[in-house]
Amino acid sequence: MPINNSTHIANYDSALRALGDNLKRIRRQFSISQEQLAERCGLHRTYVGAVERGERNPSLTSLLRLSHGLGIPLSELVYGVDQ
Amino acid sequence: MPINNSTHIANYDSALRALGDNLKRIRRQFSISQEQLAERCGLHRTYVGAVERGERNPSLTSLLRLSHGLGIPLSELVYGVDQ
DNA sequence: CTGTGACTCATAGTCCGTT
DNA sequence: CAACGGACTATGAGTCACA
Repeated sequence: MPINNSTHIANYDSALRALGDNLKRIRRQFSISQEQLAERCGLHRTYVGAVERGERNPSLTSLLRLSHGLGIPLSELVYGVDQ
Repeated sequence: MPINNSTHIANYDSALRALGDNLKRIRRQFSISQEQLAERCGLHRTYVGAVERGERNPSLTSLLRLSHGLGIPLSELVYGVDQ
């Protein structure tokens, strides 16, 4: 991986887990299935599931697909709050 | 229940260009070089340059590295404004 | 200091399934 | 409906020499 200048480089796994938790929570608020969400986003069912489990590190375009598919801002997906 | 349909599932290239423009503008406001920014983020110089040119589609972790390196929220990088 | 093309390697993302 | 697996292709990560 990258060069690492010791400072604040750390917790990106937890960011991925947070993303997954937020995604799952918000999706459930809309009462839709992973499959329905995937269809709305133009992504695959199994991929959305993996993101919710924090197992994937989505690209910007995938993040935007998800936020558009849910009609929410990116910050709500990533940080859990609408900043 | 929100929205969606293929109408707004399109222009992700423009989102990548917007990201690059925002990144370059913000970096210049800090008066630092691509090289210095890259070092702060733990990324490679040429990679940061390619993102600024809209040639890369960074993952969430790369986006977080950049936003942390600059000390700004993700939304400012992606949308150009602190939402 | 930055842009570019090319490259390797890892993983994003899809698709077929079963539990 | 969701988790998970295996196999696969496309693309991102990360680097370099050089312009």
